[in-house]
Amino acid sequence: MARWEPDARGRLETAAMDLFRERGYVGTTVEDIAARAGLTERTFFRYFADKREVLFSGAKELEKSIVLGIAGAPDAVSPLEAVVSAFEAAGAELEDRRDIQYVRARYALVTAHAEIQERELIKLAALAVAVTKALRARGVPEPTASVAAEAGIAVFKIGFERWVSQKKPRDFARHIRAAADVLKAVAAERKTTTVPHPKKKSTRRA
Amino acid sequence: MARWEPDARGRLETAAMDLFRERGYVGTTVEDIAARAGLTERTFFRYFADKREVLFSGAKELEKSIVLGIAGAPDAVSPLEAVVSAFEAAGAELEDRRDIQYVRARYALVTAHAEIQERELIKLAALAVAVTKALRARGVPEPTASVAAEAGIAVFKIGFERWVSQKKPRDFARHIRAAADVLKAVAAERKTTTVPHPKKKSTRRA
DNA sequence: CCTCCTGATGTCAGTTGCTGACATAGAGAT
DNA sequence: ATCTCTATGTCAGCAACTGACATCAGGAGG
Repeated sequence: MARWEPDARGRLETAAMDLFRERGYVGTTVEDIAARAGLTERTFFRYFADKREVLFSGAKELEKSIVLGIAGAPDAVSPLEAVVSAFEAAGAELEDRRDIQYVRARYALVTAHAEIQERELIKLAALAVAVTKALRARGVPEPTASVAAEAGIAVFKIGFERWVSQKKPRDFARHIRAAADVLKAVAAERKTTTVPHPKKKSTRRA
Repeated sequence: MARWEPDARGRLETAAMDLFRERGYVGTTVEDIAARAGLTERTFFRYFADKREVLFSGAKELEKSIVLGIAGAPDAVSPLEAVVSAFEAAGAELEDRRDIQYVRARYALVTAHAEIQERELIKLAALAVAVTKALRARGVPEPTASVAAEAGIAVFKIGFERWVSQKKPRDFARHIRAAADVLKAVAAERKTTTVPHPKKKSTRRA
């Protein structure tokens, strides 16, 4: 017989999300969360570095999945393609495993509270570092690896936003792919699509 | 005769930087900063939303400069080119106005402390939003505007990092341009290739 | 069976970031 | 002379977070 109820971490996570939905993020204290999970505030901080961190349990898995996806891409695939493909796969995974209502609620929290968004952004930055390392392991040199990683993150951000903002989110991979195509177009074009007669010389900014 | 010493905000900013250098970020309390500036903690929080914010006085100006740069770019210039050019110009401005020692010390703080880095990242995200709006004002449609903005930010991040990591930082604009070129290569290529490191004589010159 | 040790949890006191409410006082306006 | 305005001070208080130490069921080894 276990001495304590199992899965304290998981209990804290669900208690937190439930309370955030009921009373909002600011209206919920860490003590509240711990109490609902049948624990104390001190124990909460043994599992999570701070109040926000309780919302980011999936970050580690996501990173692993993406790093594996990049490592497993065929050799002939370009860096950006490898990154985008890994994001597609990881996104589809998330789409299957997570309840869309949960993803929506969490996304609402992130957009509504700057402090949570800050944490989200630093997680993405850490993901960029991991992606860079995965690319370097494929033999991609710097600064190509960093640029491909950051560009990939940008694609992921925009793809995710547009996916989650749909009435009925689906086809995560399609949104990623679409954002990647836009990136390619944006990086390729030298001028605006409608350019009848070049009047000014394109004096490069000095 | 002024009732109070002038420029309370500026005094708080310099007091903060000085103390961060002397005792480190965590070793400095807001009360310390206020005391050195001849003020009280409460007054500090009237000027800055929180302790970190005292390090981000330049963000507003940077954003303005970049938005103006984008708005002022010739019509024929592509979205990404407009963004990159604006970053080049703003970077050169910063290079002129700010002491390199200050930039270095601040950069060290950002990289050393996750909480400060979080703030930096959310400022960049806000900048991306502003850039997106500036592009939309040029008639660039979504999602092209968002993608160009995020890609531009990525270029700026990497360009800045490489610039500030030099023994003697100079030619900010060249680093931005180099990162942008890498991005174009990365977005264009179908297979792995090696992109040469930015050298003095880069690909383009005006 | 006894003992010791381990590890998850609790208790408690303390610091710091940050906020709301209210007070103060000099400079300028009427 | 009084009035107002506004930057600042004072004070009380909450919530996030930390360090130090206590507890106690259960497993390991004798």
